[in-house]
Amino acid sequence: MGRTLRADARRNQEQLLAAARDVFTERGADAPLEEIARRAGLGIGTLYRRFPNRQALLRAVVLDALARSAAAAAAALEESPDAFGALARYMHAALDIKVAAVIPALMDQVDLEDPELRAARDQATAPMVAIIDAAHAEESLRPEVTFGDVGLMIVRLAHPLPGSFPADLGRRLAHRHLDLLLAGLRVGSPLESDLGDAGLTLEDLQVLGRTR
Amino acid sequence: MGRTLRADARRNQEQLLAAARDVFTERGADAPLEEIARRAGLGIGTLYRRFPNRQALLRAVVLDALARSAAAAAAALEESPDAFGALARYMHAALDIKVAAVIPALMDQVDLEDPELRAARDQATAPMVAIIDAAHAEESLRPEVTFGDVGLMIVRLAHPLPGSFPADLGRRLAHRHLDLLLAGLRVGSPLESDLGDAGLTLEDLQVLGRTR
DNA sequence: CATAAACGGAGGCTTGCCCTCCGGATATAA
DNA sequence: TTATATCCGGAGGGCAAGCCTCCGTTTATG
Repeated sequence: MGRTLRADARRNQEQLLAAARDVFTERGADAPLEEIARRAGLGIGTLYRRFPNRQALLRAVVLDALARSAAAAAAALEESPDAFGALARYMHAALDIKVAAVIPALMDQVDLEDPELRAARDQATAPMVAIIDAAHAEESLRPEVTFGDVGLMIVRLAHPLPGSFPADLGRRLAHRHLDLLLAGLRVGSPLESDLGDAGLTLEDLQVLGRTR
Repeated sequence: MGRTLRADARRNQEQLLAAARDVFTERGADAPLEEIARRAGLGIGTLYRRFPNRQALLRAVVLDALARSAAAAAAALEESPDAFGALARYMHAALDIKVAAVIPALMDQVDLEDPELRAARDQATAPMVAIIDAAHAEESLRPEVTFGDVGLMIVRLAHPLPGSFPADLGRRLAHRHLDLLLAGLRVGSPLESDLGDAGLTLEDLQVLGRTR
């Protein structure tokens, strides 16, 4: 059939996806596939059977990451009493999901004509935009702060630090730094100087920053 | 002799150093040396004559970066009326110098027994510590914020964003995000939740984070 | 227990990078 | 201007890493 995967096969596929997410996050989109297999505890042959080439694996990781991000944003929006709280909650979630670290590195290795991918992207960005708009409306989020700022800051924070910190320490540091950053995003926190004009919209981000 | 380098040779050496700083920043300590030579507009042979191996080049880049950082920190401390201003000024300078992006990736590829290197490191960290201490004393810098926080945040901000942004835009974004972050570092800016215990001291940083 | 499904990893192949070496170019002093 | 020490460039042999296929072995499942 192809419809029903054998139980072990399905389990392995998920392990591959998780390992790929980690490894791509750490080493970029051209990380060795053999390391992904190794980290998933599987042979390289298994990886290639499930994902016939790098492109396919990349695509699967991106789709998965976008879906998780969309869910996290929607949940944050729904379960937070105030919009700024939703923003904070979403950004923290995005760090743990490792969404942001994967997306950008992979975005330009992936076929943007692919309708499924476009749809996933749109479904992920919509609730983010909603959160940011709401926070602006609420006048809790500094008005100069754009979608691009939020997105790129997540990218920065999600990127692993160089050197070898214990894994959990790295994670805690990212959340800590995010908390400090969030304090600066609030209306009223004291800015040293004005922010200039580098704030990028969602559209800017989709147009700029593509490698090809 | 050995003392006097021919004029063109000296010029080329500096171009190599600058190119190395850029390339190591972008691609890490194992970046291809041939790209460094190419970007310096020189042949690979020239690079190898000046720096007999990767280690030597790395060492030169790190020494240079540490010296620049030390100078920037000292200048910031001296020329700013208040300590928080000095902190802000130093951090912005560190971004442009690309110090922070190079140091950590290189630190663990480099021989820490080398006394010249230890000295350079100490001379670079001392004025940073002075700035941070002064800002704490002034009660303008949030007391929980440590040396490790400042250092690692510079690392985060100095790291190039994925995708291809125009070079200058990337730079402006980093400074923009630093400004927002600085607002969050000020005493009094509204924190979402407490920061936990992941603040690293200078000593922590020197012990942890080394790969070998 | 039979067999379809899935696994693992050896190995041939390609690619990219390292680093040396030496013929040619260039600066500098006389 | 010329002689010569100094410096440059990049071709190329060698090596290591990663890609991906292929097939003998193992495992789930009815």
